[in-house]
Amino acid sequence: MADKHELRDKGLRLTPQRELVLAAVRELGHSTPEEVAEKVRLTHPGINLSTVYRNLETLENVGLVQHTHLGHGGATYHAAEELTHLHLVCGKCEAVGDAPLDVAANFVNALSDEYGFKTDVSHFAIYGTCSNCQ
Amino acid sequence: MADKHELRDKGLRLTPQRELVLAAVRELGHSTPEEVAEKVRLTHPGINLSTVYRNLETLENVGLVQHTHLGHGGATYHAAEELTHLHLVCGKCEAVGDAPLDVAANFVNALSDEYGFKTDVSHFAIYGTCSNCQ
DNA sequence: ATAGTTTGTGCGAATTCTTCGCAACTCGCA
DNA sequence: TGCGAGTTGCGAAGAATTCGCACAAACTAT
Repeated sequence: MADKHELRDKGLRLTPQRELVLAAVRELGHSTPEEVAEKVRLTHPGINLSTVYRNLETLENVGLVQHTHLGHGGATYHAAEELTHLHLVCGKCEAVGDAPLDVAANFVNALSDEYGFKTDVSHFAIYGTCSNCQ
Repeated sequence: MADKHELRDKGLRLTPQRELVLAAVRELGHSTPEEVAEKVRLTHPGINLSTVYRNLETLENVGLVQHTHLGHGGATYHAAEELTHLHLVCGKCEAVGDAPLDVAANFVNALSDEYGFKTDVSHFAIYGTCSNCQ
């Protein structure tokens, strides 16, 4: 398990719970802490929701996981490797679509050049109305 | 008070509380429900937080107010007239900067043309790192 | 392998933010 | 002026997330 280094290098331990949380995030794609907990409980029923929250935070600090705000309030998590697209959230049907990051390349560059602002387009969703709902 | 029509046309009333909430949102720029309540209480101490929440929602339905997700979870509100910029949120210093909507024009058009997705860029913040924090 | 140290886990309670239920109230129209 | 529907206040109910603590378990150095 290569992830072990990321953790151990910072004095953190690779516990079964932590492995399960990471595995769940990788399998689920976007998912809320609640969904991660549910997934993990399929094979390890005793895991506590607090533990999931704590591990998501820990894994995020280590850089194995990241979170995105899709709206409504709560954050959703996904594996860091998968962060190759931006999220298009439809305000009507609530669907979350994907689009490649390079659609935003010009936009990102403009903000960088004109305002010195380094944008992470995938951290927040892009809100609007999808093609099906217009 | 011209706002009266927007409300009355939908069978809604212009109560003192509602006027105060709207006035507060207009004066404050971006603000959380809590901040709106605080502002309103300066002149009308008895107003209830629930009332603020309900009125923000009502005013939003009528189109006088809109909300934006700046991150952390809660929404922030501002007058509809002021929605002429997008929000640049710095992940380090938490500062919220503004940029004119047209910086995003190409991006918005690209999403529209390529994905049929009609974007409202100002609904979600644009996340990144501001020039001061790099 | 084993003991010891330190981090992690489970559990329940505490917080924070937002929504609800309901009785009393009042805005707007006749 | 009076009626009826939309509103308000208040307290309670919810949902989501965080905390405190005692116990358990992972890694390190024997």
